[in-house]
Amino acid sequence: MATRDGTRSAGADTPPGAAGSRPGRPGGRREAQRRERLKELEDAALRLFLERGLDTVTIDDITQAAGVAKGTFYRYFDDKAALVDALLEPVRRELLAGMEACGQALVEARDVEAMFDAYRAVAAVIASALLQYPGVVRLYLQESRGPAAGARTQVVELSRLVARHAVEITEKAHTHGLLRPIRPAVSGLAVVGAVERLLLAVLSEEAIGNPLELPDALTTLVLDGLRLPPEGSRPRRRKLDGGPKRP
Amino acid sequence: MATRDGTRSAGADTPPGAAGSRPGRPGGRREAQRRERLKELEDAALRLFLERGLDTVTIDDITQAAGVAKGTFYRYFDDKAALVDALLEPVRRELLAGMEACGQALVEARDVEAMFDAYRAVAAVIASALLQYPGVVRLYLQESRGPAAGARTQVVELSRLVARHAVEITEKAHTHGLLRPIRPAVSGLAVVGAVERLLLAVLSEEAIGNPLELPDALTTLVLDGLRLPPEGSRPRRRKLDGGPKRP
DNA sequence: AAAAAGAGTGACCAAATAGTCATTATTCAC
DNA sequence: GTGAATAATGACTATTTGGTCACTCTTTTT
Repeated sequence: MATRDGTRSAGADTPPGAAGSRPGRPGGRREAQRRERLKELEDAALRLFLERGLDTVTIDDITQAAGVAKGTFYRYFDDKAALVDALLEPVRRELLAGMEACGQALVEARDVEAMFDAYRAVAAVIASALLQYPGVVRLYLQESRGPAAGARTQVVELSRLVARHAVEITEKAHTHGLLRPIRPAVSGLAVVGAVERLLLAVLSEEAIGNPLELPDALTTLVLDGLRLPPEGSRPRRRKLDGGPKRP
Repeated sequence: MATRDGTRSAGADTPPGAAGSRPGRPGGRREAQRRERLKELEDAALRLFLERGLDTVTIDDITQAAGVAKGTFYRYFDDKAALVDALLEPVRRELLAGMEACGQALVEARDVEAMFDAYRAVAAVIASALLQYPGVVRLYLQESRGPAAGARTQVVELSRLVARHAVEITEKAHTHGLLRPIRPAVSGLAVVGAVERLLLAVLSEEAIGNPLELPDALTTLVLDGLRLPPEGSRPRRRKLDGGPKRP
């Protein structure tokens, strides 16, 4: 791996028309290249994290995979934990915003349909995060249950936030008397567990059928359970409209 | 990684005659001390694994915590993966046996009550494993979602077995037409996810109320869902008896 | 064009790590 | 008790790792 003649093997692609171009305005070249390096580092790291786990991936692995020198890493991140935190950031923001919105909607909900809508809104947020940052979501799913130490701290922290919000949301639904008398700490966590397990299956490409059917199936499961109701005991639940297709 | 003798996961797997010599006398001093060392090593390792994660715990850490020299470790295990495998062994055996029994019971089930009983039997198996090996179960929960590499391989493998059995069990329940038309791969995994998340909460001492109420709550959740049924639309489900069982 | 500022590099270091093995201690069979 | 068999030890080697820094290269400013 040592290139002693100074030429870089996998060098960062030289931008076209590099030499002698005019010094741009602030926010020009420097900024662009910086973002590019950052993305290279993050992408390489994420890929390695998913392949081999947070703890076993070294800084050397990351920089080598990203095609930069080791010192460069420390120009962008304090350490591995900081990189993980940066990776997590957009997903965390989106997720928390979505869950808070859901809590708010639930506070105002007065009937089952409104409750339904709130859950569906959260599902949409999750789906959005999934589509935008599938790798990060998978990283969260893979690492969130380990001990909160080192690089994993932030992932576990996010997991705790998710759990707390889920319980709060369930509590709010409870205050409307819409749910069975089960402790929100129990039912909320159960739902989180079910959702996370299914997400992991989708992202790990376990055979699970059409992912687009998941929200519908999950909603049925959560709200109405697994058992087939006795014939005609209750009107058939209306078909859920198209699912997460909303742009 | 050189294994001089061909023994695979040495140590726990083969208490008698590990190194191809004559079996130690059962009940002899050697045997007793061997078991004691083994337990010291496993206990220390498990504690460290739970505190800091599989990957970050070193052999030095383990031997130091167990109060033995480093070389001793390699007399009992080929490497860290073998130790994890040994830790997992009893839980894996109990779990698989329980799930297979449940599958069998479900094949023969002809009504909801029998199905109920099958689920309850699995719950009993899980509870038993929980009481006997809480640390190992927690290790499983913490590590089972990471990449299947190195010391984590066996944990992930067990997780896959659990998932497969859960789906199979759900498929069998389906053949009786007892369940809503949701793909077993979906509903089975959802139940596994819910159960595992609740177990983690209990073992991590998250505030979740009385653990003894869990099976009841979980069964209600799984079978009947979260939504409160409209008044009088269906007879109130009988209280689940957690302890006393009908002969 | 030249200087200043910023970014990238990789050799280097000290600490840690998996696994080995000659030596010492303990237990067993007699 | 005695010698053989087995177990335990921990110093040792090989390699790896996180992090630094003097230096070079690139971009921006003057």
